[in-house]
Amino acid sequence: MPELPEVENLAQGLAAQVLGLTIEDVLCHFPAVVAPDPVCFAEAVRGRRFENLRRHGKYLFFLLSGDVALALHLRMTGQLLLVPRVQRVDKHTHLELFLANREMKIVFRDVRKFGRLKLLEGRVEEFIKEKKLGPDALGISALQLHRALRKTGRCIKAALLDQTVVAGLGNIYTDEILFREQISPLKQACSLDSERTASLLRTVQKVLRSAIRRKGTTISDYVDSRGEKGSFQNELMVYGRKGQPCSRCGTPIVKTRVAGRGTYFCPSCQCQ
DNA sequence: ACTATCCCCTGACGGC
DNA sequence: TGCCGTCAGGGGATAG
Repeated sequence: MPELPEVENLAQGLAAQVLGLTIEDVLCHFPAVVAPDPVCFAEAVRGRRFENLRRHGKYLFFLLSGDVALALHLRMTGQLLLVPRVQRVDKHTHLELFLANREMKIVFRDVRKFGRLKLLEGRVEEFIKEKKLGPDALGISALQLHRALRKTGRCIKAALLDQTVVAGLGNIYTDEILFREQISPLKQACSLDSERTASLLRTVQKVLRSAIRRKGTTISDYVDSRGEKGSFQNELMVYGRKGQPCSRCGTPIVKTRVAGRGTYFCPSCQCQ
């Protein structure tokens, strides 16, 4: 379940590994994984060099030579790996990008086939605008967040998961942030005043930066481009801890469903 | 316009 | 031992 820290960690690793390298050829095993289609995709990227990487929320953008840009979204189980060119691929590998002048290739694996690598028609900024993505969670200001929260009738968990409000938060980090901030996931988003919102945002950024330092959270599938797992799963205080005592007060952690997602919280510490 | 729900897809897991 | 239902959660599509 890659969220902002996992995508950031992947981006940092890839930047060191692939910038300056050229895509020699493309092999697609599952057509739906690329957009608009494998033929257009291959024609557009063949011979292009990786010039820059950029992340916004859970999206990773590859800026290639010739003003070509790609948008990657890992969704739940997607992985982008740099592996030896001769390595055999398994049934979950949907795309191979062979690199020129190197014995390596980039492969895209995704057990659940939800992830996508899209050739952009325009610039990255236009893509972000089309998707109506909000400011990145590490760049949003307290004022921006407060304005967005004020005008919704939804609960805080639903609002934080909404990528048009703030981009980058997913189910795991949202639960962890609300626990640390002692806010009920069911609290009305519009009921947070500007000071409470500022405090929430400090916790959002603290948790995300901490998770980046820990190289992400690996519960099942997440690995970086070298296949390395993260370790923030060892820092989780509520997610996946149903029935276990709250680290703050000892009350058993409760699991419910909020905004269509499994939601873990302490009913005692997060009662409002 | 805003919000809630369904759906995609596979693997893991629990009950019987 | 195997079959079946449920769950996992990104975001797009669709319904209300």
